[in-house]
This record gives sequence, C-alpha cells and structure tokens, in this order.
Amino acid sequence: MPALKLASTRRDFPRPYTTVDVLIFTVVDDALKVLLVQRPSGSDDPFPGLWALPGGFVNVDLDADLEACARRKLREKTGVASPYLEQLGSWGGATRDPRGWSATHAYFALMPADGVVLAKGANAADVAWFTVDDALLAKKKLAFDHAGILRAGVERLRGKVEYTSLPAFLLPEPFTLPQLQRTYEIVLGRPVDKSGFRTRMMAADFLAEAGVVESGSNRPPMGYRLKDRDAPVFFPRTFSPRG
Amino acid sequence: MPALKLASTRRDFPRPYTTVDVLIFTVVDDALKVLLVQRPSGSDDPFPGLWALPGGFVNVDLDADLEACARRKLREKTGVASPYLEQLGSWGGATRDPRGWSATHAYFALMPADGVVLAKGANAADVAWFTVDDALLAKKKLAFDHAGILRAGVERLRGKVEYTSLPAFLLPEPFTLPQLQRTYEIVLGRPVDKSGFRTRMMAADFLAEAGVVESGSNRPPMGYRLKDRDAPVFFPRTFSPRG
DNA sequence: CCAATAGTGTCTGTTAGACAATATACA
DNA sequence: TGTATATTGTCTAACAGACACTATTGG
Repeated sequence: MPALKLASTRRDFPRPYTTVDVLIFTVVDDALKVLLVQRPSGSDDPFPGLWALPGGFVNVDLDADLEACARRKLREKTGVASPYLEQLGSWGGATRDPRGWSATHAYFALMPADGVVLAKGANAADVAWFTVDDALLAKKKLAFDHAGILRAGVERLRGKVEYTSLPAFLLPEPFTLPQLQRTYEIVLGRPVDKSGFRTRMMAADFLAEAGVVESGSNRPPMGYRLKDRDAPVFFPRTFSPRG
Repeated sequence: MPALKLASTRRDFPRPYTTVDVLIFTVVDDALKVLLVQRPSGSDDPFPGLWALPGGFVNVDLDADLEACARRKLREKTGVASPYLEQLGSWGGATRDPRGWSATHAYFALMPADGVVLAKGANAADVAWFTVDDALLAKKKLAFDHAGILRAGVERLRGKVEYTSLPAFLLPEPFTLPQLQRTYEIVLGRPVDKSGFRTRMMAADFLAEAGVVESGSNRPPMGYRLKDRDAPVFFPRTFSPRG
C-alpha cells in the first residue's frame, strides 16, 4: 500500500521554518504606537537594517506552546510580563522569507506605555515605538510581509474597539473615564459622545472604582481599575454614529 | 558578538512540524455537520483508528502558501474547488503530537452538501459527516487537540452567524429565503422571526433574484443567488432577541 | 373554499445619539 | 464668582421584535 507508506514517511519531508511575531501596541502622545525592532545590518540575515515586528524562531526547548513563545519574546523586548495577548492569525508561504518556506504565528499585545523598558543593545537590536499610521503609509518599508501583518492587526484592533473594552488595556491603572474615552477616540480616529460613552462603560460593568484622582484646577475625576485584567468585555452594540 | 552568531545560526535549530487542518462544515438533514476522517489503524501513525479533522503536513513543493495548502486538502477530501474559506487560528506546542513539537494552521470552510463527493478509500482513509453536537459532546474522542479546534470553530461560526451572511455559503444556489432562514436557525439553535429576518436580508443587499422556484402545493418562493460568492456581508446589528 | 407556505404591514417599547444642565474643584 | 473639567439628565427619531394580516399556489 504505497499511499500509506507515503503518509507515514511524510514527516521526513522538508519542514518549513516556524516563527512567532508580536504586534505590541500602546498609546503615547495621543497616538497609537507599535513596537518595531531594527534588523541587524551587515550580517547574513535577511532584510538587514529594515524595521520589523519583534519575533523570531520558535525554540523547541524553551517554548511549551505558541503563546508561551509569544510571551517570551514580549518579555525580552519590553520587560512586561503579562499584558493582554491575543492571537491574530498566521502567515505562511514559500516566498515571504528568502531563506525558505516559513510560517509565522502572529499575536497582538496591548499594554500601557509607562512600565515598558525597551531592551536596546546587547543581544537585542534597536527597538522603538512607531506611530502606526506612519508605519503603514509605506514611508517605512518593513521586513518580510510585516507590513501586511501590521495592517491586519490594526484593522482587527480598530474593528474590535467598536464593541469591546480593549482600549482599557492600553492604559495604566487607575485610569479615569475621560482618559478611557480619549483612548477610544485615538484608536478609532473619531470623536465619541461623552454621555453615551459613560452609559455604555457603566452598563458593561467591567470597571471597579479606585478612588478619585487628584488633578489640577478642576473637578477631580473618579479613578477605575479593571475587574478582570485577563479578558475584555463585549458590548451588545457598536459605537457607530447614526446610520 | 556571540548574540548575533546565535541569531544567525538559529535557523538550524530543530524545526517543529507544520500542518494544516480544515474544518469543513455543511448542513444536512436539518443539522450542522462537520467532515471528519478516520486515521489509519495498525500503522505507526499516532491516534490510529480515531477520527480527526482532515489535514496534514504542509508540502513545501506543492503548496505556495498556507491557504493553498488548505484548498488542496479540501479538494482532495470533497472534490469541491472553491468554497468559502477562512482562517480560524493556529495551535502549536510540544505535546499535541506525540511525534514532537508541531504547529497546525486551522481553516474553516462552508459548503453546500449537494456537490460533495466524499473521497473514501484509495489513498484517503474513511471520511464521513458528523453532527457537530455529537462530535463535541465527547462521545467521540478526536485525535490530537482536534476537539478543541472544532470547539473553537463552531464557536466562531455561531458567533459570526449573528451578524453576517455566512449561512448562505452552506446552501446550494438558488436558495429561497425560508431555506436561508432555516439554515440560520439550525446554526444558531434557536428560532428567528420571519419578518425581521427578511428585512435584514434585503437591507444587507447581498442577494440577487434568480426566478421563482416551483414547489409543492403552495405558493412558490423566490429563488436567490449571492451577488458575491467570495465574501460574506456584515450586518450592522446582532440577531439577539430582546434583552 | 381549504390547507399550506410565502411574503408584507403595523404597532410599540427600547435605546442610541445629540445636547443641555448640573457638580466640584481651585483661584 | 469665574473657569475648567467631570458627571448627569432629557428629549427624540429610529428601529428591532412581536405578531397579525394578505398573497399565491394546488387540491
């Protein structure tokens, strides 16, 4: 039965490279940012000098599974241990890496900018935050198919922000409702009604009061923490304006 | 610079197996079905005799990219060339395959049952449709982590059916609005209001009239085809009843 | 004229969005 | 009291869900 024999030996066929890449998002200076790393120049690695998503080969000895691999890379680049992390999808093919057939598993992470210590130098290449719109507008050529992956990630993020509490993961706790609203507006790229926003947030019941926050010469806002830092909440409806 | 050397040689690290699995859904006998294949018994392949999702190793020579690989496996099992196909996610880890670290890229496909010719015998193991609820209720142990993948696929399908035209891909054309409504009800597992259903479908503007269909002893319904067989339409709101 | 299914109309409670009003701080 | 921001209240048009009604076929 040759067919069976083929199936049995297929495991010895050439194996594609397996990598994991992470889209790390945050909000700084009223803009949505993504973390990119510069590929080493002058080496025999592909795309020398270009900016790329942080990531790399799965290490069969270190990584128990794909998500663990993503968290390891996250930790190595940012020092942040447990941000919000979600699988985005996978990209694989014969031509995306000049070294051969490869498949990457892409994740995206949301984190507040404050606790991040960018791991430059030493065993890490240069690392920096880029405004996503700049990174997407092809001013900057990204390595591999990372531009497409970034585009997909931003699209997924913008889409889910319409009906989830995801932006809350971009803020340090405690945060105020005006701050949260501002974050929604930054990600969505459009203003959001104040009253409706607050009603929705409170109705979703995912915020816990954390005492008023002192501010300047005006009414001090209430601070909030997430009741559950592990998962976002889904709103019953979308944010879209009349239509 | 040892770090760079490490990065450069990392490509020679042990590589995980790369596979693609496909969740093939259809509706038969008023039930949502999924296609499973029986793993060969008596061979040295893992999980002999158990039912599994159709899939297997990426063939670096045959498959230009992951989606092409999924379509190839789809064609091999069902004879259907271009059904609706969407990436579901990826699952990878050290223990899911006893042969070693492996990662699978899961897709899900929707197709009408009528044109399918199940490819039994010869180089394919036994192939059959299973009602998803039966397959999920652990009456049947699936190979690998396929039970979890199936669960995720059904969840994704049920979720998206609330706000997309996906069920239309489960029907042969031309189909009628009552048939389409029935399909929604089968996937969702609950009744849907007739009038509201029709209003939504027409408002979404994705159906083209295809002449009345003759039926038995009653008013003949209008037949419809999809304006675009490549992508579903997204409704502005969800189906959920009051609340 | 009856049975059976297809298709349309109508009514009503809910609600999202727009915007106005009030609250609370500091100077 | 004035200014700046936070927070709450109100009003209304749109609409989803429930359900009743009409349409069209065959017997």
